[in-house]
Amino acid sequence: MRIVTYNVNSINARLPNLLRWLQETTPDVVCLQELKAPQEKFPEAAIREAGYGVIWHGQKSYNGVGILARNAEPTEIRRVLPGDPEDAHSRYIEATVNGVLIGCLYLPNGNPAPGPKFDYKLRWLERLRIHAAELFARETPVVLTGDYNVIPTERDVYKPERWVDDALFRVETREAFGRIMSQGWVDAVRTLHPDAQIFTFWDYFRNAYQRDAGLRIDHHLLNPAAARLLERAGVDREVRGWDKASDHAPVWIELGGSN
DNA sequence: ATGGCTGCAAGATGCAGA
Repeated sequence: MRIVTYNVNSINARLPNLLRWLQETTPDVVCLQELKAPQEKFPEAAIREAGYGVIWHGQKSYNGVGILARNAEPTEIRRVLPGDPEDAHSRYIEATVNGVLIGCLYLPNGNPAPGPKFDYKLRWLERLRIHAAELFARETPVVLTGDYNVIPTERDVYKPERWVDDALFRVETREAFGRIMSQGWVDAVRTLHPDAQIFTFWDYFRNAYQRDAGLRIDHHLLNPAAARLLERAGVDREVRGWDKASDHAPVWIELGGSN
């Protein structure tokens, strides 16, 4: 079972790329972030014609998340991260697919820091910690995946000293992320590739992709039942080099077992 | 330190992204 997280940076601007990538790699589950489309503007027909069941939570202009399942319908559990009834951003959606619980998240960027946006990011991380604790305890596989907008360590950024004051790499951010990890979650990509330099995002400026000036900010977190099934993990980094590409690349894991 | 690029909602430019 191949599960992928992909920040598409506009589902409609990226639709040709997305369909090509679906056809070439046939993932089983795809978690999308930054749909940048209101609920009614999601290209549902094209996704279904490609062979995928889908649920999504859109929003005008910004944010938006969705879960695709090949030859299956995701069973929705929730479309809001608990803990703040005032939060109107579409940043979380959760479903089960073939017995695996999938949490698809788009964590706030948080820049500029410090400031209200950074405060929102830290509150969101704390809400995620509380919800993650409940998910972690399940005896069935749980994959908490998405665009975390967190650079976990110095090896996950091309030039750490340039990012120390950025909301993605500030000490408060890494510590909040660390509190979630300390529940026992397995960072799938880093666990299988402990020494590799792996990036999942390259910004549009300064030929960042050509220079490989990237960040690793899209992550798959696995609970013990999921970690036991983990077989492979990687990044479809060539997709970042396609014409009209998102600034993120798809990040995938493969779980073994009956699926 | 700044700006470089991209998409959205606009119908010019400002916001947001990371």
